[in-house]
Amino acid sequence: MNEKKSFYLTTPIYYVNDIPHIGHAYTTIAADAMCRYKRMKGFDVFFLTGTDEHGQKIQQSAAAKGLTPRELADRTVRNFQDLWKALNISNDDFIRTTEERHYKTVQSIFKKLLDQGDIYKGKYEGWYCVPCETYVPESSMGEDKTCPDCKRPLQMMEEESYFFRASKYVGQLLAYYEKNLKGVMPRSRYNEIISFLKGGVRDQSISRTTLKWGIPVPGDDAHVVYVWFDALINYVTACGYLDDRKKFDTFWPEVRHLVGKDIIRFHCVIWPIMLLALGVNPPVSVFAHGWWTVEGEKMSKSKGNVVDPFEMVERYGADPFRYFLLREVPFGLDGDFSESAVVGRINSDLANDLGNLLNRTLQMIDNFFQGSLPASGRRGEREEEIVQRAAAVLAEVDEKIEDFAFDDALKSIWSFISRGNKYIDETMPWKLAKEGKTEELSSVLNTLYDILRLSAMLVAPFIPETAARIWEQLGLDGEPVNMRFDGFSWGDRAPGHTVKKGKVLFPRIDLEEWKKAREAKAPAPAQPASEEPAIVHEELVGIDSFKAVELRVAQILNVEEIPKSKKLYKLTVDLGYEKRTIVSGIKEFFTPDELLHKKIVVVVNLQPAKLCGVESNGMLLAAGDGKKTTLALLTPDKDIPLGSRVS
RNA sequence: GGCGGUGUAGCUCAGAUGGCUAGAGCAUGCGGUUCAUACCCGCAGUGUCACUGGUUCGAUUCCAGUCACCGCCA
Repeated sequence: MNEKKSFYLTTPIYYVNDIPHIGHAYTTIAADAMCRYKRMKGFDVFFLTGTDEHGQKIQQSAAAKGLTPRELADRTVRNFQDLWKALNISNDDFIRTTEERHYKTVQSIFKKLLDQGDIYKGKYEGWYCVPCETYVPESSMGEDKTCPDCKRPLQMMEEESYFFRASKYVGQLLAYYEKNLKGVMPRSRYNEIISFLKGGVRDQSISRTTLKWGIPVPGDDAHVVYVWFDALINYVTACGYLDDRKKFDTFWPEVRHLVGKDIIRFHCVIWPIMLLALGVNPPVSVFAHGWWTVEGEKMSKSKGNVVDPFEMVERYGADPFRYFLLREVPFGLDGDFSESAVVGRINSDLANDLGNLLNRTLQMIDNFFQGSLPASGRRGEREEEIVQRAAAVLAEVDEKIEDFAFDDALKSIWSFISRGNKYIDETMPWKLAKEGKTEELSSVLNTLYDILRLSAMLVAPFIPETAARIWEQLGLDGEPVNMRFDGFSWGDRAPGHTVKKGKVLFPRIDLEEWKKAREAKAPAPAQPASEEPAIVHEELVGIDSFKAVELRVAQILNVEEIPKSKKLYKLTVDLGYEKRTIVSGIKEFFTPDELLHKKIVVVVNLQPAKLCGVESNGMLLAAGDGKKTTLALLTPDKDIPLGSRVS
């Protein structure tokens, strides 16, 4: 039988109405590194992430867009799924709270708790903040009854509600935590939760009659399960609570949750109590990580300084972004994100230390042995010390990872990489080559090769793409992320094995140029906090798909109204080599005079179509703000012959 | 207001049940080296270890108080 130890890790499920930002990326990247590491340690891993799709806000913003909540969710969930793809996230499942498996699980749990008397019907009244979907206690209300979080006015509400008897289990949970010092991490959060629990916990309202978009309470359709109660249950849904007992028994006893520090109350108080009520063990650990500020300031939509992870990946690459987030700051503390710090990490850690070690080693194997790995020979004192060092690093990394101390784990790994660079200086292989000490030389290069081979494995959980590139340049098959740490042994590569020196791993970023490029981009004025709309990204396309669209510069020669249409103009455009007619829906935004003689960009190879009885041969490009309040034509920024291709 | 935490090199932080010259990384200066991505290696630093008192042969580390900042709660 398979005796692998199991390991289950979750991220929070992200609210599908949000635009993914650095905070979402942070949690998920950390979870990914952890899971990849555990797989390489031989664990049977289940790694879950997903989206939270119910609630007032979704209902409202869907209504504003003329969509059903479900349609909105189907569109915006892609923002997250695309990001995880771009960041190389290796999740095993992706749960959406709108899935049938989840409805069934939530309803079944609700019914069970109702039947056993842990859920009862009562009445709830209080001051309610609609956008935040929470009742606000009078003591923390702002002046003139506003929400302390969003500052908007509160409404007095009274409704019938189901309550969860949380108060009953507080003692049991305290006892659990007293025995499990890592039940909440880091330690400061643990203390917070304990002192909170000692103050007692009220029964929790867990249903709403004021909204429709949620999971109906079984047997009482007037009520919908409150989003938080619904959302937390995702962790057991995906683990097979209802339909896969074997999976549940395998993974649930090893469950760990990663959360932002804002939601620990739910995860460390309400959720474990729900589990106790169900007769299921509370999480092994809930780890609350810190927040990122940006250039020393709190990140907020109104400041317009929200870090877009897609942009960071595009600018610096997924691996450097991953590396930075995990290395820069202890996982439990707040940290500051700045691009200059990212560049610093890239240059000093990734380029100088790791990249250059690979480069110089492979160069020497090329120079002195024509790219063929020399034999290992007898280990000297130095080599023995390095082998021992490696064992110590493996042990230390394991210990640090266990405590979610990714920064310390990486420091330890880099101390090993530095040892490699120092080893080159100590042995001076070029000198050995000149003096004809071939045996010693081959031993040194063989050792260096193995330092790199082990380093690739060590960094693989954190920067998987880079690890794979190192692996390839070392001429190895497979991928380091699929290797096992306990399968590594020194000097077991057959001599004569060919290395394939390739492109530099991380080109150094020239600070002067970087600054210039940055200043050129800088004057992006802080965009005012636009409430809406959530950006919806299209699927990624290859360059070929883009090239298939033929764009050319044209000039508008004539504008005619189409009497039957409020929106359409019939335009005659000159492509230089031909003139053609296109019909365009821009009448609401421009008068004919505004358009005449404008140089624009036209899609030339669009299938012809008849609009209001007029055949259109192409379309022009314009940018809209999504609210249909304004439209801007795309025009070339300097004079260029008509018919020029846009690419 | 209550509970808890933090305050150490220019920057980010480690650290000691109290005792040899208080540490790391980055940044700075100098030296070495040339296999390498002007990279790597070595050396050098600077610190009233927040402030004031107390315990002690001895405290930056323990205790009390003060100030500053942070977290949770009310």
